Amino acid sequence: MKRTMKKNTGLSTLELAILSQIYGRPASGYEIRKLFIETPARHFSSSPGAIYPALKRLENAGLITGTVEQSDTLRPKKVYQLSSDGASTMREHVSQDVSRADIATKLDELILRFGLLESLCGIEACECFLLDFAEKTNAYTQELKRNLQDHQQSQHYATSLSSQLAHEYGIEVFTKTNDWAKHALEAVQNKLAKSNVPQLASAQPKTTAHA
Amino acid sequence: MKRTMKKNTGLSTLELAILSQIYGRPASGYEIRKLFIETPARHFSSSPGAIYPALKRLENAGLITGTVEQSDTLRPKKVYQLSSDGASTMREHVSQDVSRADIATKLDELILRFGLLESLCGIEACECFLLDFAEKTNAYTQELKRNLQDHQQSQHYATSLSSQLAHEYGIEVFTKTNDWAKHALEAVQNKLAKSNVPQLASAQPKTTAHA
DNA sequence: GTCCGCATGTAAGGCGTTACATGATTAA
DNA sequence: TTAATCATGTAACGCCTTACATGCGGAC
Repeated sequence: MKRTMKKNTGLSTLELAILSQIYGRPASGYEIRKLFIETPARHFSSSPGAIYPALKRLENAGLITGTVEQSDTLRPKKVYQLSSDGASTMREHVSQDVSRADIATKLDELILRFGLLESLCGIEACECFLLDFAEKTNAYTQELKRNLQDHQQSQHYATSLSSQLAHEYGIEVFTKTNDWAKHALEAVQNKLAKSNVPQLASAQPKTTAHA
Repeated sequence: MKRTMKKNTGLSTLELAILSQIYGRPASGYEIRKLFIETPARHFSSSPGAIYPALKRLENAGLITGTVEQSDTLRPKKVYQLSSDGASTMREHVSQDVSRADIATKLDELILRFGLLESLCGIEACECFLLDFAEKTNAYTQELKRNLQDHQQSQHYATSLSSQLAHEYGIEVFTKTNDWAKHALEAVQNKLAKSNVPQLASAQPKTTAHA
């Protein structure tokens, strides 16, 4: 009760990223930094001033546990791994609803969440996520298109070519995102179908089922 | 010399966004907020705790000037417009080189910059930007693809479908970004070509020029 | 023996977030 | 007259940024 005073599941993007790196593969702060420098995860901050405090916060919150390795040698390193508490907090965080606000401003984080969803919550959760995600990205894309048209019509002075192209870029990315979601949904449903009817392949015709 | 101690052209993303809204269209803090709530610029923070301090910083730095309107009435509002200093700072900021780091982590800001480039620096600057941008997005896309392959091969334990799809998403977005850049480059070069040979169409053969 | 990579941190400062505060005007 | 909108702010806090600090181990 003295400190922390955590909100709901308030994980910062960096904290989520750290947890996702640690998930299944314990690592030290330094190793995480390297991942955030050398891999596509470079998207996140690799500065020690961000990572070490974040690790400490996560440890204080009980989401990860650090164990010192090679404490006998002169170069010890602290390896962190996810606690069971951490895993369930992640599950909670990752399976939040897809909000319109997140679509508009935190697409990256949503994708990061989706990447973890299967291992944390199972493939069914992925289907739910994608159904929701596809619907909302589509709606947002339409909104952007409408907006562009309105903008062009109402504008008395001509918009520059470059600003128009920039605007189009936004629409194209969301369109692409929606395409991806539909494709991903197919892939997920495929996998679901296979795992649901594995051995009963030709034995149990569906039409007769329980009618 | 007393305060500010500005760095090079250190404009935060929010500050750039504010300047770009004010550019050519003076506005009050409240109006800017509305734009950041209701238009695609919602991407940026609309909280008064972010915008009003940012406006103050920009005014202190001399990049914008605020004039109080309707000071006689009981509901005055302070309308800001770009100063000439502000315009040249923006020009500087917007025409920075496209760095690999920005490609990887600040795509949005690069696109925002591009949107302003033509009105601030002319269409030639847009061509330079896009040449650079297309090359670097292409290189980065290749890097991501290689990375995905390495990842898949080295992985002894199977990656989940969802994490694989998430990874693919990243690649697809960058591929799309690169496509957009190529298309935008064409559009820009088209416009350049047209503006370079307008009236001298068949009249002035270039070969004879000043030799 | 010097430089680079490993490994972990701290300190100051900046900026955005959330939440609160204030008061006028207009529409119900 | 109550609520919503206009309009501008402040305060506390959190987290990231930049920069600095420290010290071991291996390679050349």
